Amino acid sequence: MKAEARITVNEGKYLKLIYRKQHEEFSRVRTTVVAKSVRVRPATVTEMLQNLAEKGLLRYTRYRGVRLTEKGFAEAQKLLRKHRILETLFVRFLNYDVQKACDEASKLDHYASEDLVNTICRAYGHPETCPCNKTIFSHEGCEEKPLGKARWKII
Amino acid sequence: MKAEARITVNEGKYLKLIYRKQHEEFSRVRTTVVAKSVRVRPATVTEMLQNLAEKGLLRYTRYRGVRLTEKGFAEAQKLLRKHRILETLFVRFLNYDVQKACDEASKLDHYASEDLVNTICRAYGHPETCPCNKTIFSHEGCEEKPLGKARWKII
DNA sequence: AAATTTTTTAGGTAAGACCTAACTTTTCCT
DNA sequence: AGGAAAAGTTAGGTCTTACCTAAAAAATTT
Repeated sequence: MKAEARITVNEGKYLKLIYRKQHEEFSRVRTTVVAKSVRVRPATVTEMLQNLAEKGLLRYTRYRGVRLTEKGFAEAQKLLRKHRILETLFVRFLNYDVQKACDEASKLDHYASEDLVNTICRAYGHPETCPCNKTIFSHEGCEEKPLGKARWKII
Repeated sequence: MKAEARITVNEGKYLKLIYRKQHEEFSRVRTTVVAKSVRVRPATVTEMLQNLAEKGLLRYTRYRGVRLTEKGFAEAQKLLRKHRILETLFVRFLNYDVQKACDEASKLDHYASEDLVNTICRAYGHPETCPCNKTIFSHEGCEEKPLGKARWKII
């Protein structure tokens, strides 16, 4: 468990995937399946799982599977929250369709600051689900607070 | 000149910097100055300039300086356009102050698709300058087109 | 023209993401 | 149960990006 250190985009990609599979689809996270979905060889997935384990983001038992730790769970939720709030923005503000919104959000979520995401979240009154109906986790420090003027203004 | 190939975030950072210095501040692009502003050793800057030259984004004469090619010029404008439109969104929609908007835009501009940026551009009626008054270059394919419903709706 | 400053070259390092081939476990069938 | 097939892992690479230091070479200053 290599202590803190920032998470890379790629690590984030795996965390989101694992979270969805495990906590939203209640299915087992299989190396081969992940490999297919990330378009990478199984060996690469194994490597990444070990790496995530070293960083304390999940527990990994070889041949048996994987389970997010508190920290990994939190990190995944943080990312998915960003992702889903961005989706919300793109659909509501720009009229993007769900698929496009999701694609775009995938490109940006990792890089968007929490502050940005929280501000958007507030602007939309703390939505509970994203445009595709997945839940948007709530987050401390994202309540109250003044809103952007856009709220009262016809753009 | 190594043909196409995608530009990395970092390459983009240099292009934006060079563009601003050369075409907006009309000052010479000096290795040492760039090094300071990017917080890197001069040798690293030289290396990057050579690299950008190989990719055909600028012409580089050692000890003498650098000049963007058509391609590099276009690339820089593309990025700055993204940057400035994102700033516009953050200031107008979220009420961000200019500095914060700029910081956030810096993190995202490289990753935002042109489509996204154009859609935002349209939503704000093709603004000509960003919140800090720098010009937002216009872009083919970013005119007309239907707008997001946000335009007619009080959010 | 010397001294100083700036820039470049040469020769590294390190992290991230990948891969193939061979090996080990687990799972599935008969 | 027991062996074949499938799934997962290890070992030992490669490649790209982005850095760095020290020494050498040009350009500037004085």
